[in-house]
Amino acid sequence: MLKKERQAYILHQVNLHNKVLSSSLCTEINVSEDTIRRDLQELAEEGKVIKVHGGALSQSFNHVYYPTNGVYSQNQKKTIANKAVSLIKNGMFVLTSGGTTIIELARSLPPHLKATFISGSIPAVLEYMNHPNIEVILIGDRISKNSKITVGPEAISKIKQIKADICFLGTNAIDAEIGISDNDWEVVQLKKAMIESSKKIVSLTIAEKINTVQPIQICGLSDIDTLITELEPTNPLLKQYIDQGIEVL
Amino acid sequence: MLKKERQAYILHQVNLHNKVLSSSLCTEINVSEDTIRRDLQELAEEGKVIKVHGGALSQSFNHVYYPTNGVYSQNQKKTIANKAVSLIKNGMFVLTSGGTTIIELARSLPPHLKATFISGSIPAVLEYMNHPNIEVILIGDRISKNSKITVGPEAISKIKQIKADICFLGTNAIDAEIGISDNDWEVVQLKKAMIESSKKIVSLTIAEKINTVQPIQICGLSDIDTLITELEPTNPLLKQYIDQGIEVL
DNA sequence: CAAAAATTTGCAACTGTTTGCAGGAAAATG
DNA sequence: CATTTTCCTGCAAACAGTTGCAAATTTTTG
Repeated sequence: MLKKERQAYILHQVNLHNKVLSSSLCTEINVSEDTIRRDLQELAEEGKVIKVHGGALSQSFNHVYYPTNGVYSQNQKKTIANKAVSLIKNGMFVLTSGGTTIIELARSLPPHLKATFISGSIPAVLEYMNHPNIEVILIGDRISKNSKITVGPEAISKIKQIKADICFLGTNAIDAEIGISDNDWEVVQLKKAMIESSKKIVSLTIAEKINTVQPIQICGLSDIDTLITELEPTNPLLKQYIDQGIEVL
Repeated sequence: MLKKERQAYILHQVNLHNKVLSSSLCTEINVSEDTIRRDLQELAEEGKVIKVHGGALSQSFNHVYYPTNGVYSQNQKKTIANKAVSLIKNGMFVLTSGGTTIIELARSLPPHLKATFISGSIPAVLEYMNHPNIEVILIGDRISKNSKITVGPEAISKIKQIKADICFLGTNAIDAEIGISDNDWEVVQLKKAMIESSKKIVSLTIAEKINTVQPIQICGLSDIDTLITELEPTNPLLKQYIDQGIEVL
């Protein structure tokens, strides 16, 4: 790999994720950490990245608005949310999971949209409530404080009574072989129920979560209809999903 | 997580909430408290936060008074809330309605209290969630946007499945003859169910609502065990309630 | 085309940073 | 005033960065 090529790749990664670790770059492109460091140093001198101990941050880092839970990928999530919103039509029943991407979706709903949103996510429901034309159904049960959603058998049984038109899942890990997975048992149960209760399943996934796996499987890839990321659908990362018949936006 | 990244997150949290606790940050981002302290110290040296014992405050803290909702009756509600809190013991199941007085109650809960709170009020639940030892059960159903609580048959049927130790009702109208009344049909149905589902009924009422009547009756005076106002129990306004066997605090 | 020069890369020894931990001091709490 | 919580200090381990150097690669030049 040529030096210029490598630096272009690094720069792309930085802009995509807002940060890079020297250590992971060096295994990714199979050069020594010294080389990566020298590259980052050059890019920093050119003002293209901000060098920090352990890696580098994107220029926009300082301006990036932090959502409530410590992820700094707000802009990517806005992109995802806007694509997702385009799938929602007037009169639809929409089921949504929890997660910051879903909150971004809630904030991006056009004011004229008339639809019914069903969710157990407290922050999402707070956003839905601000919209004049949206009817909100809250799924009740015990509140899981760290994910800020209701979880438990009551929630699951309520979800199973529903047949929604579309379901948006904020996804923490997606893989072409394994499908969607997560690390929270209760969340997994809930999402499984949501998938059963919806005609169309849409996974909202930021690019860094693509081709990653978590301990507990939620569903296979074939259960998903649509995958939305902040990337262009032409991005090679997404090719295998398109090949498996997933609609990619 | 990179150091810079961590500090940016901390800074964001400080600006968002006007304060942070070292202890909660360290579980949130999963580093030792020493690291958090060092970060806060650095941010303080850069003048970005104000370091205090136990955490840090935002720069703007000096200008921001305690978040009042611009309600004149805030202090009266605080008084009521404090009296109400004294009735809650460890291990209790507590049912609460909606309303600003209940939110004040939620904010006044002592941090050591271990109890289970059941409510359909979104703002109240948000407050309960901040408490470390409180288990929160959310009653689900359609959200009524103006009262910010869940209303409807599902909510009522869930409440009827419960037998709580104590029930706190934020009351808009109380009268010695009529009892408690309200002007929102759905809220009335809900409160009726709550009264049926609790061993002890406590009405939280600011003094100006005493001896007033609203169109729809919730229950007679005999259904209430305790009446809490911001007044001294010796106040003559309250005499007739004491005479009818209501505990007045 | 081949030799020289310049650049790039990886390695190794060394230096600097970051982090968590153990203890004792200080502050807050009841 | 005793207990709990938070803070500070020094220290060691893990990690990241620097420097000099030599091998490999590319570019330049005779």
